[in-house]
Amino acid sequence: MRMIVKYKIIYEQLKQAILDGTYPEGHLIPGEYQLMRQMDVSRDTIRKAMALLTSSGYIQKIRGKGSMVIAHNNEVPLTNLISFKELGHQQGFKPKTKIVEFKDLIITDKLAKETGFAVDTEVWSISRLRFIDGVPSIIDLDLIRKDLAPDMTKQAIHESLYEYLEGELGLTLAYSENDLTAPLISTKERETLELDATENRIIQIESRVYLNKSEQLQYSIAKHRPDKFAYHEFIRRNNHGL
Amino acid sequence: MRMIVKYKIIYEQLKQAILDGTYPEGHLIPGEYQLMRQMDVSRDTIRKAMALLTSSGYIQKIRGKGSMVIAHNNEVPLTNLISFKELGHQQGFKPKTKIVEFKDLIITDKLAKETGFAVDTEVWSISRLRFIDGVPSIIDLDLIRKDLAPDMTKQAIHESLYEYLEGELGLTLAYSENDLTAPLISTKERETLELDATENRIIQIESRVYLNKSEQLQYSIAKHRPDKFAYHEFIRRNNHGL
DNA sequence: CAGTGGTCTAGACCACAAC
DNA sequence: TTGTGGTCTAGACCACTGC
Repeated sequence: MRMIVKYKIIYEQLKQAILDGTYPEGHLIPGEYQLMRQMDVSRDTIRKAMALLTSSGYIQKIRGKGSMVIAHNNEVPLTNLISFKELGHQQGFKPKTKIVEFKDLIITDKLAKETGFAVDTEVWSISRLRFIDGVPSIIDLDLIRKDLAPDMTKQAIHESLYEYLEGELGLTLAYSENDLTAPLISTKERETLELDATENRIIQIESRVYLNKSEQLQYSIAKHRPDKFAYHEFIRRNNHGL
Repeated sequence: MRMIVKYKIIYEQLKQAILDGTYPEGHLIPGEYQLMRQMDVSRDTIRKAMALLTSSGYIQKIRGKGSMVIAHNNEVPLTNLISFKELGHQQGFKPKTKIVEFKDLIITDKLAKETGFAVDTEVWSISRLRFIDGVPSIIDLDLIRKDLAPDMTKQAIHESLYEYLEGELGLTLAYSENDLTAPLISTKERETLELDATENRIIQIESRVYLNKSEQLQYSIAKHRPDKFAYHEFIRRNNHGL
């Protein structure tokens, strides 16, 4: 049902061509008019596809010249919805995940304030421990609206939560708000992450994810072992290619 | 010369109306057809303005209903190009800045690898120390292409580097790549940031900023006192309102 | 049903880069 | 001058929401 949209198809095609190396980094992709004739669509449709390539960090438009392919990092989605990159490990980086707890609960007054959910909302509660290089590196807690994702199974969670929500359930994630801080570590966290006494802080990422209708779908909090923490982000600072 | 563009003007108007409270959070702004007649422009122009509002995190479009105003955080730009927010201090948060060193230098082989600049590039080198609540909290080093920003003065730096580059020089920032890590602290850094012996790490943000023509303008590295570190980000996860 | 945003089209003119 | 991307227009049809 989704992806029957022309500009998204063209976007995927061009994206593939860039990843394949058909259009190498630093080179120009075909111009808008050329693609328009080639694909037999209107220029606006081509421009929409290009806007996606631009905001995804594949190309950079240059007026008068063309659209240049820029460096792209093979990002590894970790912590579900935050795009991560293990700096020391270029390829084949596959973290192991252990599900510590999987239950449902109802949001209390206290939790409501912390998570952003309304009181009495029913949510799934998923605690996970993630390993990098065999070392326990991330403590994850996810709360997810039960009515929006009723068929959550352990299986689905073991894979990518992100893919499950967008792929299987057909939910469209609209935006998220993330807060990064470095609070003091607790005794329990120190034990779980096998940290010695010289470490006194963890890197904490709190995240709230919203759907298209402006409803909150998820709250999550991830606590990272500082020596395994690496976060990469690509930020556009202009019109995203309008 | 800039801002003579219709959709940007409309964007600014609507943005102001949202900030003013004319369109409160959770409410719908006028529809596309209504704005189109009101402003006497084409629908496409309205949609472009709305796309900006969407990617800036002011509204969320909902098909069949309208465009809803969503919660917006008054972000404080710190570290020039990274958008910050002091979580504990809602309003009037104004950090003090001390310029430690200001000189020009030429990129060596070693620096080239680290910063992304080509060898022999001439850059400004600016070392700063930033204070939050009177506490030295961030050590900043910025390297900026000298040929692109030749008239850099101490004055300009004391204010906002960001505003200087975009406003005065008319440069258009295209995108940036940021890497966050938590490396071990050095003795010198511990002294500068007045950290006691229980702290063993700093939060480090490396950033490379590129212009429209895909040229690198800036490299910067910021080292944060962990107890003063707070980073907030808004991330769109869909089409940005195409 | 009427109203909203989402997609697509065809055409025009402008601003900029390269030759 | 030619080709590129940037802006703007007017109109069409579709998909969804709410009454």
